[in-house]
Amino acid sequence: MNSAEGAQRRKAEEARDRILNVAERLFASRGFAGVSVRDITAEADVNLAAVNYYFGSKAGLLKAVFLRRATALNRERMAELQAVVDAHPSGALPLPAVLRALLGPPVRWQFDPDRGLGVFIQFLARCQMEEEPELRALFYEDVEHLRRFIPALKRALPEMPEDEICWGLHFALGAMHHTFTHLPRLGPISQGRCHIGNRDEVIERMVEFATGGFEAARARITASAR
Amino acid sequence: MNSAEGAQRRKAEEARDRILNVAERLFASRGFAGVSVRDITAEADVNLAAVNYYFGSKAGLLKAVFLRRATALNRERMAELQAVVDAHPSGALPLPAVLRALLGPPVRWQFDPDRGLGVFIQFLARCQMEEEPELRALFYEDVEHLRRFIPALKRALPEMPEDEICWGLHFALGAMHHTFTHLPRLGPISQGRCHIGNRDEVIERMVEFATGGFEAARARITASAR
DNA sequence: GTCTATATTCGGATAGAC
DNA sequence: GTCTATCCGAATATAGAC
Repeated sequence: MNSAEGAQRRKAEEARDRILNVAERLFASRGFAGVSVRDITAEADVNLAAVNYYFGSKAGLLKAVFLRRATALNRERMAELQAVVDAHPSGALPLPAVLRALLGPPVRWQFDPDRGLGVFIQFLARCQMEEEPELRALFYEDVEHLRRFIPALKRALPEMPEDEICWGLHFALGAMHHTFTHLPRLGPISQGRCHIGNRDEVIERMVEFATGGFEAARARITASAR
Repeated sequence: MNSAEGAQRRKAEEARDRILNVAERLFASRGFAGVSVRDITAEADVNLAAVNYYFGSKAGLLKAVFLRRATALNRERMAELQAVVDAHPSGALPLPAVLRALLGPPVRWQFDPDRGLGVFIQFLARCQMEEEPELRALFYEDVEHLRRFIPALKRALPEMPEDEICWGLHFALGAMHHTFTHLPRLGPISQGRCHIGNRDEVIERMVEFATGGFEAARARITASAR
């Protein structure tokens, strides 16, 4: 490769990445149908034809945006979860630690100022609602990695049957997703009293809320078993 | 009014309502941008021009769908909340009862088989994300009625500062909205173990989870104040 | 690889007949 | 009130020059 080719490739990669970044942000805030290829190419400062050149189609671009981040997020969650398991080779797992492995990575991404991960969770939350079959399949594969939290939650809450655990998992993810997709609403509701300034504080709030929710269900179950 | 006019008016009202019902359902599942006026008129079995005739524009139709239900839902929540307040004229309010007033009506609507209210909460959750200013204003007014829950929650949790209460309110609404917008995901995650068959059971699950979340925050606060 | 120009479809809205 | 026909802009996608 000579230096001209190198420069060309670097430029191409930059253009491709610019498209991905802009698309991620616009899809996150307006949804797939609410964004046109023209919106994306205009903001990314590339030619209209570039999206089709690099990604084949608008749907192809959406897939690329998803795939670029999904693996890394899942890996981060799994690594945290594994660390919790390793630290407690036997006996019960501490519930907050398990929930921190579930909720921590998305929140940290949301607040990441450097790596440009800040909108991916919003992107995810919006695109998981898309109903086009091809996209559904993509997002449903992603559900599999969430299922790996179930055994861990069972070890944290031995008394709880699996369906109860799944409900709690569902509610916890809901609180998290809602927080990011409806961030603008938090201001008016609290009239400016709630600030999402501190990353770790938000994580701890969510973990605390979800832990409390699980514990309430556990209390009911152990009480009725008595 | 003669009988011919009466028949005509009935027919017109039926057509108008058919449009509202179909639009509510389609907007709920695909979002505003994901549905065309043509989709709606085709499914409602009315002419393409009918939407503009009755509602002026596509955005006007969205507003109409929203306004048709919003007042009634807010009234239901407020009536339940007032009943809790009336039952406890002084002293602390029971937290689960307050949360039931917040979460119960939407869930009951979601499960309503008769009045056709079943998709409005999904519609709400999706449309609250729309960013067109005109629509934002509409949905933001709706936030005001949520703020009326804050004094009640303060009476249920006297130790908690208002920002903590707002976070909890936010998380609780998130768990509820997520449950309805992502219902199809609950199946795969739980591999069929979670059923949303029973209305009151779902309400109690949500109330329990949210109560636990608030109580966890309360416990932290009273502990640190000690 | 990049761009212009364009094919083609689809979208919202409306005019005007009935 | 209802319907047909149509306008016009916007959308995705592609062909072909450079």
